[in-house]
Amino acid sequence: MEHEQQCADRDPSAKQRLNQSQPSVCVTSGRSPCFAFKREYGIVDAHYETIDSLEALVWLSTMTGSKRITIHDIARKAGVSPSTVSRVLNSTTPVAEAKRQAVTTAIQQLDYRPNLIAQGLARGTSTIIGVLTQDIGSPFYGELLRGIEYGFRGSRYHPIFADGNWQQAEEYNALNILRSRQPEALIILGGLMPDAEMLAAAQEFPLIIIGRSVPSLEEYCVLVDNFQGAYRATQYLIEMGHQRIAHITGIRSHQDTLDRQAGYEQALRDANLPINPDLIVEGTFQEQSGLLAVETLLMRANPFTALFAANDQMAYGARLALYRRGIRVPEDVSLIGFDDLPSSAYTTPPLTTVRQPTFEMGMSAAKATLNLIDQRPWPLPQLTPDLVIRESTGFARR
Amino acid sequence: MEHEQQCADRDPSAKQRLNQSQPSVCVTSGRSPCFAFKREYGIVDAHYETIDSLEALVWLSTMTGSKRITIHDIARKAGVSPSTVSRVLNSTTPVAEAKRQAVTTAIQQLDYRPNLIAQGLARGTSTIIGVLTQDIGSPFYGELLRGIEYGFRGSRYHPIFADGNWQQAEEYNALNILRSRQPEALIILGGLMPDAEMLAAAQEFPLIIIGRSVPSLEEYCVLVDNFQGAYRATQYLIEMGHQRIAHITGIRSHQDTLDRQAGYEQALRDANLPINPDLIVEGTFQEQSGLLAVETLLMRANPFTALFAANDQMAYGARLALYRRGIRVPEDVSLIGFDDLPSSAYTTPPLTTVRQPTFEMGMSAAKATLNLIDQRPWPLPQLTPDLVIRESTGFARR
DNA sequence: GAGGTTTTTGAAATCGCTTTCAGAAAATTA
DNA sequence: TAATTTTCTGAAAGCGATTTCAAAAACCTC
Repeated sequence: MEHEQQCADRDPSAKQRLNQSQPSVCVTSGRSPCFAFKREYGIVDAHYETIDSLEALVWLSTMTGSKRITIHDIARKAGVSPSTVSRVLNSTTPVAEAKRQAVTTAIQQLDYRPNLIAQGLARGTSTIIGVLTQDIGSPFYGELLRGIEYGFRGSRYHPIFADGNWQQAEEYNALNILRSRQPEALIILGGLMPDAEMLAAAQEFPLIIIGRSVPSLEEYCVLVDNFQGAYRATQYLIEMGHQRIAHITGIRSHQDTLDRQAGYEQALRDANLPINPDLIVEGTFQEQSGLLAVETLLMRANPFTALFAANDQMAYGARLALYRRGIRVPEDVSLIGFDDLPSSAYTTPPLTTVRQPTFEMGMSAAKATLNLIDQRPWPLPQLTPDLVIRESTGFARR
Repeated sequence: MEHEQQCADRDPSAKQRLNQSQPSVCVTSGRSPCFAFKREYGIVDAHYETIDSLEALVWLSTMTGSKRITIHDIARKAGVSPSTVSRVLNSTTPVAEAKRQAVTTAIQQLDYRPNLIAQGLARGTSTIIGVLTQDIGSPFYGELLRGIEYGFRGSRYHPIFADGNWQQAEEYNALNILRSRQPEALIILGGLMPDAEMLAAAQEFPLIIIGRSVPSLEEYCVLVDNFQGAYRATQYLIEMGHQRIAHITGIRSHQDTLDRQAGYEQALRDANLPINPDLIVEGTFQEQSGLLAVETLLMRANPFTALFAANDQMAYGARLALYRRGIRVPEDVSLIGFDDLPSSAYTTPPLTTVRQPTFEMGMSAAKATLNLIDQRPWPLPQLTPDLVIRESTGFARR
């Protein structure tokens, strides 16, 4: 009734007509009848007086498609039982050719599409994969999601996303949202959740983790060796003759940050170069922090000829700060990032960076998830970070 | 049985044990029992001989959480009927305080979470909103998705995405995928689908359209005035003294492209400047095409002092092409984009561009959808494109 | 054509929750 | 205290599929 009320509110004259004799038109079964009603009313109205309530109702629903057709409708139309329809739908059991035909045509004529929700309940499978993200919208995650999306193409599974926003509370919340949708598996992208929680989640669902290594869950983790990537980047700078190499780290609480910094330091150590705390600044993985970091670095007046940012976004910010100060890249300072975002090939100059095969990571996570669900082995590819040498790096000024 | 088979395959000895006496352990109710089984088997095995089949089953499920607890479990534990549990859950009908308490504690103790699928079936509401995207992963869409995500926060609705990949066939497919999940409303982002299809979809679902204007569905469209944005951008360049302004268009088949080009041309016309086809090049909205476009432009040897790219990504590419040729921005050529992607503030130089309030668009689309579902008015904000003047534009060389 | 198999088929139970309906309990009134 | 109301509560009927089970049909064999 509330529906009726609200609906009528939008059109007082409709309300009157409604109250006259057909109070139920607006409350027909199915979804948002009012919405459809509102749009369709004019048409219905034309025939209003000539048809009786039930007919109007049926007709209205036909018109608006608001009455979902079910397996029973098909069964009736094809003159078989619902079970049989189900059988031709899923080809679980052979069905006599004649009936199968009848069913098939009925399905086409009525444009029937099984209700996945009902299916889910009956089969106990939701065909939903929960994906816990931290920042849909960031270019890095965007690629990952693309990969995941792609990996599920053609399967009957569908990913649904919930975002943790890099905040633990929201992350738990997101996880619960996903949980309540009865996903058949979970993909978790990084995040701040303690390892214990991850283990708990792994008890509950088949679980694949991207971009993070959880002890005793290693075989379910898709990641790139951050240490190695950072090591290579730094090593490359050293090979180019750089000795004073600054580093903008990510957020302290992320494992990535720690690993990348460790790689950076190890490369320095292996080259017998000092690790100078003055050349290390903490960032937040965002552009702005890269800019600020360079300001800080410059203020410290501790000269450097190369700069390794823990991700591309910060490298962008750093690049801008350098530009503002008239410091040329790569002539005065070599700049190197991490991730290889799609747009890094188009910065000026194009950014040398450590490539993470982001799309592939997402895709193979999806594939692995499918395997996991089906109890098959779930080989995860050996992904290595590649150094992509472009034009933001050069030989050190002698 | 198939499950049992597969499961056993992974561990032949388990298979034997299984066949001995507890053939049903692996086929318990609930989700992916085998998966849990696989991990837990060792433990179960230890107690294997000492407990009887049923106990083992129950215990196993407790351990692995594979047996979902239902409203009945709660009812039993609290000594009430399922109906009552449902009532306290949804507070649809008052329930005696004592019982309500009992139920609440039972819920907590068993960590019960209602099954949204069952709920959906019973209530006939999926609490799912289908979102048809064209390119999750692109920075522009990323922001939009963020906004949508945000707009649904706190509501009981959850967006699910399906991607059309800028291809009509895939778009239809994506729409069908969404359809089968029984969404309660649809949000469509742009796309190639003919208007007629959109109208059909609107019959079927409450529908909000982002970034595209569909005749007779205008009141459901969230968009920014592309014409006006482009006009302003061009006008600004003219005000800065530019007379020879090149334009990189988007894909011909997109309405955005047409509108932006129209705005560009109108501004020229209004300033009594000629529209020179030689200064107009078609792009694809991607970086690479911006780069190519500049090459083309330069080849045509028709000088220009300013360049308006139909989106930021192409502006990035253009910027790089210019850089390669040693053409300075903004000293030699002023560059202006469209969209104001998050990273456009960090290019070198920071890009002057026409800002689309992308996040807000997504958010208000989500809010509008919510209103639509609840039969309330769905005010859509009046969004105007703003010119964001940064450092890629300057006065024309005289 | 009887007897035995193998296929097909429909009825009915089920999935987990909501919701109607009618009876039970409690509260109110007389 | 009996008669009425009002408030709570449980049984049962869905929601739209799937799946088990047993009966019906069709097919073989001898």
